[in-house]
This record gives sequence, C-alpha cells and structure tokens, in this order.
Amino acid sequence: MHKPAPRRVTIVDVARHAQVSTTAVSKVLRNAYGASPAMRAKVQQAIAELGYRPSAAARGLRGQTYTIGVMLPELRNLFFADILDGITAQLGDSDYQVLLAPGCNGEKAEARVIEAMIDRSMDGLVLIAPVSAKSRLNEIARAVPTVVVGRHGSSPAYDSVTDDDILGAALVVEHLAELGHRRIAHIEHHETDRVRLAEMPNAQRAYGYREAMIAHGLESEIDIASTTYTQAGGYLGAKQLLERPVRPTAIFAGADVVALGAMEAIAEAGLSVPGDISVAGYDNSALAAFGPISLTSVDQDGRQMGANAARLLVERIGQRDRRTAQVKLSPTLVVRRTTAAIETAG
Amino acid sequence: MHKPAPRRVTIVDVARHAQVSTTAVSKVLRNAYGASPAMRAKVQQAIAELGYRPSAAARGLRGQTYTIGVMLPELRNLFFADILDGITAQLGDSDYQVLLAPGCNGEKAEARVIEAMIDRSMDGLVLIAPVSAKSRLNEIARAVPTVVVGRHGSSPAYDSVTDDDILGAALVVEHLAELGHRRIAHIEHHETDRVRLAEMPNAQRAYGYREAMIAHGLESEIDIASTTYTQAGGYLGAKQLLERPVRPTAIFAGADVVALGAMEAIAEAGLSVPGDISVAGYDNSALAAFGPISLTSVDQDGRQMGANAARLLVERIGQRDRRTAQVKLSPTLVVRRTTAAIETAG
DNA sequence: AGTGATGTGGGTAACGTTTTCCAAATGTTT
DNA sequence: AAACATTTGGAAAACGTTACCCACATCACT
Repeated sequence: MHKPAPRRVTIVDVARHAQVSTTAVSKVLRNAYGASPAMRAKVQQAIAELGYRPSAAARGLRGQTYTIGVMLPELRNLFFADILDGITAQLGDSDYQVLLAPGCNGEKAEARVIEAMIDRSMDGLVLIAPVSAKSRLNEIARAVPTVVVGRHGSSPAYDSVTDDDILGAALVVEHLAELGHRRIAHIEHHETDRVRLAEMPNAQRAYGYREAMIAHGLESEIDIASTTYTQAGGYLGAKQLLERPVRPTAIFAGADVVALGAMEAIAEAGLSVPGDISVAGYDNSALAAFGPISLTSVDQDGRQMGANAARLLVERIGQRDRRTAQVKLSPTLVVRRTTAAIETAG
Repeated sequence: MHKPAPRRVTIVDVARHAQVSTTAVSKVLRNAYGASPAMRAKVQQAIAELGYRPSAAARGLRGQTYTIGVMLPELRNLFFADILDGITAQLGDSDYQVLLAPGCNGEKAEARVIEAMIDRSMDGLVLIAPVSAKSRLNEIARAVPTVVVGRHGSSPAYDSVTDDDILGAALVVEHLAELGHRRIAHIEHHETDRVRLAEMPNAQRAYGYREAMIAHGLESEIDIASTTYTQAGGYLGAKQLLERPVRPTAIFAGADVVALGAMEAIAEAGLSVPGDISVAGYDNSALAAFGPISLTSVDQDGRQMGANAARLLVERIGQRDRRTAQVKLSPTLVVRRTTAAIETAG
C-alpha cells in the first residue's frame, strides 16, 4: 500500500513514446525553431498522454528555469503584497513561476537570500526595497537580470521602478497648506548611510517635504522629528514635536504606522485629531483605510509598480544588454478624516 | 564598463585549487563519510578563497536542493505569516532555504503551484490550508516529503499540524456561557465538499460550537448562520441572525474578519457591542488586537505550528518511510472588550 | 543537371553536481 | 608475516535538459 512513487517521466520517455528524438521534444517545449507542425502535434500529444513536466533542475543546468525570484523585506506589509500581486498578475499567462524568499530584514539576511536565489539559477530577480550597498546590487544585476523596486537612483546594470516620493510629500504639504496650515511638521526615518540617504524612499519623502514647504513660502515653518518608521517612532516623534516652543497644527508622518503612533501621542497630550492637529500618513495601507482610523494618506499603486517590474524583468531576460530603464509612477493623495481646515470653528 | 559577469566558480575550480578530486569536495560539502580532517580543512579553505557556492540546479539533478517550498493560500493573512515565521525560525540554522509560492487561491492555482514546486525538485513541501482533494495530497506526499498545516484528519503519506479548532470553539462558548449568555449564535463558513466538511478548520469550529452548546445544556439555543469567512459574510450572517424571531445575545464568528462584518451589521441595527450583543472572533489577528476594535478572539500559536511543521518535514526528509505524525496544538482565548456579561446593568 | 537556400530532424557534448564503485594506504589482529 | 578491516581518496557514470552542430530532403533558380 505504500507505493514508493513511480519514477518521473522524462524527456526521453516522451521522445520514445512519440518516436522522435529528445532534441525534437526539447524544441517543441521551448517553441524553438526547427519543428514542423506535424511533429509539434505528435510531441504535444505524447506529452499530454504521459503527463510529462520538464525538470527545472535539469533545465537550470543548461538553459532557463522559468523561475523568477522576488525578495520582500517584510511579508506583513500590505503594500508589498500589492506589488507582488502586480507581479503575478503580469506574469500570470507567461511560463514564469514566481517564488518568494521570506525573512529578509537586514543587510545580512538579504544577502543570504539573494545568493540563495542566484544559486537556484533563477532567471530573474525582483528586489523590493533592498538595503544592500549599491555596488552589491550592481554585482547581482550583472550575474542575473534584476529589477529593483522602491529605491531611487539609476544603475547601468538594473532597471528600477519607484513611486515619486518627492511628489507624494508635496501632495501632502499642498493639501495641508490649502487647508490653512502653516506649521506643518514632519516625522522622518533617521538615515545615516550616505547612499541610502539619496536612494531610499524615506529620504526622498523628507526631501520632498522640505522642498514643498519652501515652494509654499513656509521655509521658516519647517519642523522635523527624526525617528524611525515604526509606531513607536511615530509616538516618540510626535511627543518631541509637541514639546517644542511652536506647536505644529499638522503632522505629516512618513508612513501610516508612524501616523498611528503620532495619533497616540496626540491623544495622550489631550489634543484631538483633526480638531487640534491634522495628521497625514504615507502608503495608504489597510490600516489607513480602516473606518475607525480613516487616515489621510498617500497612495502608491503597488499593483502597477509590480506589473511594471515584471514587464521590465521579462524584457531584460529576453535582451540582457538593452539599456536600463527607470519607471517612476505618481502617487495620489487619499483625503480622509484626520486632516481638516485649521479654522474648523470658522 | 559593462563587464559580462565572470563565469561562476564550480566544484571543479575548487578541486583544482585545493589539489583534490571533485569527489572530495563534494564529500566535504555534504559532510559525507570519507574525508579526513586534513582534507576537510584544505577544501574548506579553497571554498572560502574562491567564494564557491554550489549550484542548486546541478544538485537537484542528483541529490537534494536544500530548498523547502511553502504554499500559502493568502499572503495578507497575518496568521499565515506567523506560521511562516515559525518555519523560518526553526529552519534558521539549517542548510535549508525556504521559498514561498504566492497566489494559490483556488484548487486550480494550488495544483499549478504545487506542481511548480515539485518540478523545481524541492526537498520538501509545507502546504498551509490546502484545498486540494485528499487523494491528490496523498499523491503529492508520495512524490515529495510533505507536511500539511491546518487541515484535520490523518494520512499515511504526510504529517500534519493543526490547531484544535473544536477546543477553540468550546473556549468561546464556555467564555460566553460563563458571562451568562444562553442564546449564543455562530456564523460559519458554508462548506459543500464532503471531505473538506470533515477536515477544514471552519467545519471543525462549527462542530465544536454545536458540541459545546450541547455540553452546556444549550442545545435548544443553537443558532447558525451559514455564509463565508469574509467581512461581507459576517455582515450578512449577523443580519440574518438579527432578523430571526429570537435575537442572540452573543455571536461567535468563525474568523476575525467575520466578526468585523458582524459588528458592522450590529451597529447598523442600532445595537451596541458588547452592551446589547457580545461578539467573539477567531484567529487573534492584528485586527483583533488593534486598540479601537479590541475583539475577543481565539489565538492559535502560528509560530508554534510553523516550527512543528518544519521539524516534522526535516525529520521526514531524513527518513522518508517513518510513520506519519499528527501534531495538534491547543488554542487559547484572548478576552478583550467585545464580550461582556449579559447583565451589565446588574 | 547543377547550385544554393531552406526546412526538418537528430546525434552528441556539455552543464555541475552526487553516487557508486574501486584501489591504495594504513592499522589491527592472528 | 599474513590476513583482514578500516580509512582515505579518486575515476567515472549518472541525472534531464539544452545548444551546437551536421545530414538529408526538398525546392527554386540558373
């Protein structure tokens, strides 16, 4: 009763069954040149009859594995899940299979995971918000077709897809300014690394905030708390801001969770949102959309980003030496109930 | 400037560099018998110097790939993410790399994904809440070591890890009964398939609910709405329950999202939670824990489940013909603010 | 009829490992 | 010293596929 699994059907079995050579079968499998329609049909039938499926391991040794690896720094982040949806949707009808590597928080784990994907001869890699050094990314991209998502700056080796974080920050500032706010503070993610300072979205958001403030003639109102993109960071940042001589009437948090933490601190200080202080977040996560919270937030179209990444990757797999491209998408502002005009009593 | 990636270092390079045979290197790599400490050291050094990493593709053709595939039906479900954490934590210091296949909702997509993982010669599979027919699961398990998570019932071919859903439901009923509730209703996920009716957690929860009601002498109070495990399903289910002749004083929703939908319907009916109706969910998701919601819910230790699954899988990879095991963990009830005693005014 | 282009099919050598031998060297017991 | 067991190392054959060739047949022009 414990039958030990029959040997797998191989290309040789198919060839024998169809009375052709293995080469012929291989050609049919890859839609390669040199197979007549008649033979194609014969082989297809043999494949169907035997239930043959090619071994990716064997394929990897010579050609492609039809596998695309995606690195996600954090599974619980719904924005990343959207990106993944976009990737799989775009690749849905192709022969490629997407595989995900989990648990890549930190530069070391990230390196391990990327190596693992390369070792498994994946045809292409999508790296979402990687933290590795840029030189390392270039190295990786030279070894295997790569698309980097969510990291600004261009590379000669890999394509990149980003959302315009500067614009996103500007949208928030503009929205708040239109509501009459002048003292608009920002809670940023503290960044030390030089390269990341230029390339990471958090840095771009802070930069965009500054520029937008200046553009609206609010240079003197710029007020920044530098913590981290976490709920605790938001709490701490808001606390700092509230203790300063001039209290902000609005806080632009660099991420939704940060906004949540900030709202906590605001409530603790006996102030109301948006009555006393307006709060805006970034990412338009499920949290922001959730009724009781209803947080004004910047929406990045994750699916769109993922779809673009997949498209670029497939293009590059097809033509490895083509010029690299940088796709930059535009975010939109989703206004909800945490932001209001400054004179609500007016 | 566009250097075309140097050829990968292979086992042959290492062998040459260490002045030994490729066999020797292979032995060292796999900690196999037949390599002296001296040679071991020599080879290790060569590997380090050359930065050699074995090709999983080539390995897959003969031996293991040191890859474990995990199938998740839904990325956004935080409970599944916990399971995954447990798996990776357990496998953290082993040589195994975990890869995830996304987008496996529905029997067809699930089949495709599982085949893809088998084609890639993965050493083992963890299937989380699979919906495939049992015979299919047995077939899969015969082809590759498999552990099924979150599906009751035992198989001669695969190990399984489940949480005791019957107990979970009992915990909820007991809690509500202790609070003085008698008319405790349940919103279940409608199940048609015969086998799944016995094996799926949702069915077990409904069964556990019935049994617990009977055990508490509340057989006549059993009241079930049969919808789906979605927010909409919860809304609809609660609506149905509220329209019935006898209104329940408590609703046990089979999942947290269901509870959320139910609360929506309750609010719409002008009733309060827990003032008029107590509500309990299942899964103890982040949603339940979230302050403003604060939903009483059953907590399954996902990490623990994942860790057990990984342990069983590695054991089975080591010894394919050992007896199958069924691990059943016990859930706990997390009481929050959506359940209260029936005489609050007492 | 002779030449070249094109279409069709297959033989065979990779690809980078592991595995199964086998031989030699060394150690241990009579 | 002979016989046997154990350790150490390597040669060579898989594993299943693709890529690179070459052979043959057919066809269209000179």
